[in-house]
Amino acid sequence: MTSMLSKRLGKRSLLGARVCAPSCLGDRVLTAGHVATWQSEVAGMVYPLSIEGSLCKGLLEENARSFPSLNRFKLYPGQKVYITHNGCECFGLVEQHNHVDDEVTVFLPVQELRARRKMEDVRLLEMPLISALEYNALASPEAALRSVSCSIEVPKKRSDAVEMDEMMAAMVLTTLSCSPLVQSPPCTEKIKTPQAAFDSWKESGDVSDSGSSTASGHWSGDSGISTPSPPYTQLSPKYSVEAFGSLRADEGFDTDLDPFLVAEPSPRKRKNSLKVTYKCLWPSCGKLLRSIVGIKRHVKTQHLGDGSDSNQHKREEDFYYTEVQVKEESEAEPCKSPSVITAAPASVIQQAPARPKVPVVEPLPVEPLQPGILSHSAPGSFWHIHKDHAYQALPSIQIPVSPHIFTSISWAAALPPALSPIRSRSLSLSEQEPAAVKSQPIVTSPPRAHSGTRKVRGEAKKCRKVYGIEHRDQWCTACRWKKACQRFLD
DNA sequence: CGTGCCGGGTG
DNA sequence: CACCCGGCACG
Repeated sequence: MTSMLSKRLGKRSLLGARVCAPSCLGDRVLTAGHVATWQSEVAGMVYPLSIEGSLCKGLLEENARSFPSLNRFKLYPGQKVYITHNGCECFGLVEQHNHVDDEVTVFLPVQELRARRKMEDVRLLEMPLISALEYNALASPEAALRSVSCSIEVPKKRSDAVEMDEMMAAMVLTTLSCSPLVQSPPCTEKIKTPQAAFDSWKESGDVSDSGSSTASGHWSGDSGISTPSPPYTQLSPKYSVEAFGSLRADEGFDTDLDPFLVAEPSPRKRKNSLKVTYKCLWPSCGKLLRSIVGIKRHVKTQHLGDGSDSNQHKREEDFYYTEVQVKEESEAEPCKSPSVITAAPASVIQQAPARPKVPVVEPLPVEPLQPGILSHSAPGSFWHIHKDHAYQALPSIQIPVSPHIFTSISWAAALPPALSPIRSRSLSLSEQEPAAVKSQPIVTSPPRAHSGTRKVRGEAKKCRKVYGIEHRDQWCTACRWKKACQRFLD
């Protein structure tokens, strides 16, 4: 029983899961906490929530599960939130929450700009800051649990002086490297002086605490966001008014705790004064333009053929450019690639599975500017984590970006098609993709003709090989279901 | 024979 | 849908 329980724990249990919840201390006061224990009840599972060391109200399982999502919540104007902008965790104030399309207009004071985000891309807490220590801890779910709990309890004991120091430290850390879970490009925002940073932090610190004097709990809670957490999907209406969460958790720890996954994103490099440019990804083109409009026009006219094309073309240009950030001084020579960061989709797919525990830090792939609809697949938006099921998520990659997302870089498209596992795979599997037909003349005998419909066995290691049957719970979902492995694509 | 995964089943 | 598994093909 116990062993069974612990087995299941990794996958489903909320134990230790970090949540953001209405505090018992007052209305609309959000506090970071974690699920301390659960107990069965006739009505279902109840998750008493341990927040700031004290116990908060219990939650019905379904509510608890969906707790952290902001879906279906109404954000009120002025509410402080975090979004990922240019790959950076940015603090912002809600200007408007449009419930119809479930989008939130957020004003980013630091960047002095306004951004629209899908509700699901808005967080009430900052993304976790994963230190090396925690990183190691993440290798084992249990350890992760511990670290999570610890990080939550710290705040209530510390003195103001300590608090200050930790905040500073956190700020420094934050400035040096953002959460590895957020694959992100250098931030456009300038690195501030510590004091300034602290100030702005302080300001944002109030965000989820609504100015409560017990606010100190907020930031330490940030550090342990990755927990072996259950799937968080949607909020049940019951708590929708008060219970917010920012956790982007996912379908079981096999993904978000997966050493591979943690290793993939590498710490963000910050550089001062970066300029955003848009680069044409058309083979052997690489034209750089300053504006989205420009690059779109370029792609459309130069590569896609101008004609007032079908809807498909209308969106297709999105796939052929990417945002790059060019260091200001080298801007004259944008081709100097060291400072050019492009979306590197491949990293999302497990490309280097051979060394699970080695936190190799590689040049950072960047998330698309506006995660938008692609957010499910965008590295920075917890693609795996949000929806572990690459197996299921796969098709969505080809879904055209919705019209109102103006910057959408398909990271799958950022690679040459042949190099993109997702693309090539889906091409070979899917019925017909017009673009493919266009670019690849139909040959009399299809490549796959040699044997039936069955997919050729891949060379790559699979979850079973890597983790072994005893760690089946760490396999990718597809493997668990005896489907084609999506973690170690061929 | 082990493994990958398709196709089909269950709740 | 999410999840499981029989059974087949491949190496």
